Amino acid sequence: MKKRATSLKDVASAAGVSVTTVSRLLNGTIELPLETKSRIQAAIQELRYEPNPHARSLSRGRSDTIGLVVPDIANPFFATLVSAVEEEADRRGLALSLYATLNRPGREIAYLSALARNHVDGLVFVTNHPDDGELASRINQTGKVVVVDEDVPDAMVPKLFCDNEQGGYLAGEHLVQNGHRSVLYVGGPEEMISTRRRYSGLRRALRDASIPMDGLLRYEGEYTVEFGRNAARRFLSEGMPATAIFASSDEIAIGLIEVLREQGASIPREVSIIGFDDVGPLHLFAPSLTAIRQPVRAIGQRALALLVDTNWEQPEDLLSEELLPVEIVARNSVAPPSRK
Amino acid sequence: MKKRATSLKDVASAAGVSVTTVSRLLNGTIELPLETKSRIQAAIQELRYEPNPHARSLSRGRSDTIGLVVPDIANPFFATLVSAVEEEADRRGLALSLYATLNRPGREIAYLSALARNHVDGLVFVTNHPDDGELASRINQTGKVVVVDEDVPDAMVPKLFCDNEQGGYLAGEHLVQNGHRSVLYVGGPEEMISTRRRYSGLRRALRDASIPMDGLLRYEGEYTVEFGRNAARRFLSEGMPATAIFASSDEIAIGLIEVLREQGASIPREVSIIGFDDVGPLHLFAPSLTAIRQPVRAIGQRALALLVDTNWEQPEDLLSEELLPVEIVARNSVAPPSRK
DNA sequence: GCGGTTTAGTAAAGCGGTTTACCAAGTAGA
DNA sequence: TCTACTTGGTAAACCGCTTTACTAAACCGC
Repeated sequence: MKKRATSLKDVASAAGVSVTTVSRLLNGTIELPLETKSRIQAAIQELRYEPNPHARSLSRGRSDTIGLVVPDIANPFFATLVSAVEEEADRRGLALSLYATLNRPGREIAYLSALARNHVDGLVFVTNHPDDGELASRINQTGKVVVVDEDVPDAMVPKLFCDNEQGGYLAGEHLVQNGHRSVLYVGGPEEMISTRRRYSGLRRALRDASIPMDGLLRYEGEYTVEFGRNAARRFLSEGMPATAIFASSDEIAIGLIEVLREQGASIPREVSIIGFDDVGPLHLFAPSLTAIRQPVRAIGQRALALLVDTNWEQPEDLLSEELLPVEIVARNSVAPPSRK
Repeated sequence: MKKRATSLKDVASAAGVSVTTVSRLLNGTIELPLETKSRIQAAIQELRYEPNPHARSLSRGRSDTIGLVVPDIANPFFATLVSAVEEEADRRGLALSLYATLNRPGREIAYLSALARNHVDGLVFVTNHPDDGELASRINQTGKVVVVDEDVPDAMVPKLFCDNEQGGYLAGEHLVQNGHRSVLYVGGPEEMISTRRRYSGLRRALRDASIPMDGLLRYEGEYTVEFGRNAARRFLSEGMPATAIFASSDEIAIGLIEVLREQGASIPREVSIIGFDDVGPLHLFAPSLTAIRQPVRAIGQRALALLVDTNWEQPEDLLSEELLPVEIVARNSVAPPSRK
């Protein structure tokens, strides 16, 4: 007794015209006399007709849906990014399919092959771990993909990042201006371009200030709260070998602060901290957290624009790499060092 | 020169069998001799065949995709919810389509009509504003929908909330135990069931402690940071008429704290604060924020289970309302009042 | 060596749209 | 009045897959 949804055919016969006519009216590819038109519209109303999107997609060969692959939606950075992409997609009349990879590497590839060629018209791809080349090759086979936030080397598609190097530089500069001459960089996996560039920006700032390179330390790990905690423990157990820490993500900063506070290390008196990303209520932290701010919403918006506006036939368009500017938001977690 | 994706037909002719055979092999509805089977599989490999999901959905009448409608993904509470739903969906082999309504009421209805009957197999629906009845009636027409987190009155579908009343009670109890006898409730829109229940839980706690009801104040507004700020300004301009504030969401609490700090009102010395939701790094706030914790991930998981496991033919199953337990996370934003 | 069953498939009808090609009737111009 | 064009449509193929109904051939027991 389950009623099938009403189809074009039902509408057509109710209005006494052919399905072609209804379809074309709906798609605006025909002009009809008012009388016919309103008869059809009445039938649509009456039957509560809604077109079947699958039939439509099949027929047209596109779905007006784009896919978004992110590591983890619960992470505020990605959440904001998702939100921006969704908003922009909606503005352009596109739907959004969401996929979280949750650090299970196989899933990224599964999404690419299962989806990209058919299901969605394009893919915004955000990864957060190193690629052995497999991902890149899949992306290259797949077609309309833009790589965002973190690089997939060798993927020959448009790429969009924030200016990581500049972010590192701004952080370094700010620390130098506050009189720091020894800083610890706590970053993500070395293979990741984001962490490399942030580090190298930081290094450039220190070098510009003629600070000897042995004043620059580095812990390498993951972009997680947990790694931040571990880094803090290591930092403490090594006797606080720097007066400032540049954390390569808010998550890392949060982990650091947690443990540092817990262990009674005072921020910023004993150690200054700068975070990276600046999403979430960092301004309410104790102390409020100075951070490099990524233009997250702009990234999301631009990612969608790239996907839609890129000319995918034009090989040189596919090699673009765009950097969006970052800024520093100075709060109270950085102060001049009180110890050497 | 654009190559069409390879279809079943291509595979079939490459393997020298009919499309039926390939289709049935893929769906496991046929047993084939090893020789034929591997011939087909070789062809699939060779041609990099990927089934077209739209054709499949059209043909089968379902899409193995569920829809999730939330007000705003950038909000950490919803972000976490989305994440939990996505994870559970994936576990069950379902894809997820995401829709953010961004407080534009028409969009909710658009999603319902455009999607629910066809595009997705079911909908997890989260609203955050009052309904004039339209939404409810649409939901009732639509079919497989579960309403989560905030009620849509008159919608006759399974519903899933956290135990808001109990949350209010726990907050009240905690404040009473700390010696407060005047508390301000800052909540969302009065029409929303969540805010009403939280308030009524709070009132019950005060009544249980024999506190006169004129010790209970209430500001009513929205679940936003901005409303939190306004509430704080009003609270200050009214001369801090309570020794504790129960904020009905983290967002509201954040707005409150921002302004209170800015204006030099010390928390918790001059005024204690309790939040609601407890997502995000509230433990790093100054002071760390005491809050009622919603089991957000459990809600997301359970929502999907409800959607999938409900027997939609069984009218009484559709009227279920399930409450998930909340807990209080005591931190440092509540202290005994220092003034009357 | 004949009926019955199993094996190994196939043809064709959908699913619900879009789109191409075409056509009949009316109308305007020459 | 004849031709040509516009108006107002329609029939049918097609998108790629699933599924139902069916069959040809091999096997099997007697």
